[in-house]
Amino acid sequence: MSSENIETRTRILEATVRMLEEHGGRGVRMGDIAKESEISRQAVYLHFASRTELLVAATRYLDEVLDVDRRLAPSRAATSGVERLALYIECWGNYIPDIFGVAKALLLAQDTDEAAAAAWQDRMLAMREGCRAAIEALHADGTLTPEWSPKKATDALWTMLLVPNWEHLTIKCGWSTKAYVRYMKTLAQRTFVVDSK
Amino acid sequence: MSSENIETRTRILEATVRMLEEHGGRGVRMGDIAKESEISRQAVYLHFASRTELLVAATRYLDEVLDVDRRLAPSRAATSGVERLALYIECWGNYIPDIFGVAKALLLAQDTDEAAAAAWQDRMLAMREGCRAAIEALHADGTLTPEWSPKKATDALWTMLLVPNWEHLTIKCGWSTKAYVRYMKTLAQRTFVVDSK
DNA sequence: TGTTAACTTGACACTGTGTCAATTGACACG
DNA sequence: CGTGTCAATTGACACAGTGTCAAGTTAACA
Repeated sequence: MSSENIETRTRILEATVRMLEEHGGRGVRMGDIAKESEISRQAVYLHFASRTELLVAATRYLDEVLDVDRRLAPSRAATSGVERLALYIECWGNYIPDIFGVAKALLLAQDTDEAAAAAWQDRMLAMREGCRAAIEALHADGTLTPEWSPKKATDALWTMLLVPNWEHLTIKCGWSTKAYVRYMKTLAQRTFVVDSK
Repeated sequence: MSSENIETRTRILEATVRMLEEHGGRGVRMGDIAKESEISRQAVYLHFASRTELLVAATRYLDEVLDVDRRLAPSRAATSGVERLALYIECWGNYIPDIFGVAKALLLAQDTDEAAAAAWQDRMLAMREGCRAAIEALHADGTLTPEWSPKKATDALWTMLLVPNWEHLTIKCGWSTKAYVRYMKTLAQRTFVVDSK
């Protein structure tokens, strides 16, 4: 194990991410994370003031490791609205499985913790921005279905792509990530794009 | 107040529904419900073994009061798949606001309580059945888009119509219930129905 | 040798759920 | 009139998990 020399803070973050992924974001307590990090429960509080703060830090840590910006590049480079939409859904759909554990934990923490709700809201607004850009690109191309205003279309796409829907389709309905991406693309195209017979 | 003579059990259920609606299903404790029912906290446990059991009973009570079957009748009487789909979305979309408080509380209880998860799952399976019937009707008419198998289409429609999505669109995005119904119909028709130019 | 920072240990406060036991008051039955 | 029973009350308590606090340990560094 190379974990001996890593800074404690990082070791906690890694343990957190690992355990949350393992348990689908449920039932992971501060004590469990401490044990996994091989320190005392109180030592965790020396680095993170609260469970929520730790979860938020874990999210940021994961974003860094997974290099979100690189993943989003193809979508941003798209030359048409239709392409941009498809690539955005592809990127996001392949990203969710990687962050699901931490996302779920943060999602659950929302119920009791104001700060967790704010942190998640923040992330989701960033995601909405991607949806808005895709819809805006369609709109600019003149390929956005006339029934939808850009604002309403953005809201609808945003909602469709929310993490709990991914969870429902993959975990409850048994879809593969590949199927999720494929069918979400179909749905979005048929719904928002003109002429996609 | 006519509440003096009503049976305690019913008084508890009414208080529960009232408080949950008022508070959007969050932060309502057994003690609060007891106070609202004008009895002691322990007396609530004389009628319901646990918070979850009370929530489930409140759901059933509400279903009875709201007469779900009557509401669903128009959809069941539809003569085409397209009509059935539209009427189902209409019925469901107008139903959610009435049950939201209780639904949300049950949804939140899922995280910690196995039984709550099962109860909610049950309700959602009933809802899925409505989705399946609508999609099946399209399929029978030959108007289901060829990209979708009936099973996949059912899963997708089911997911779209989940309560948290309604919450997101109305509460977070500020849509009215009318807009929700209208745009969900649009989305479903464009996605699942052939020839809906 | 002394200081400092990181960490440990153990105790405890807090919240909300659920349990338990003793008690009260009302009503009905013989 | 007494007795049983039923619904409800009161108050104490167990339990989990988070977060706090204080005192003590360890190791590096100067």
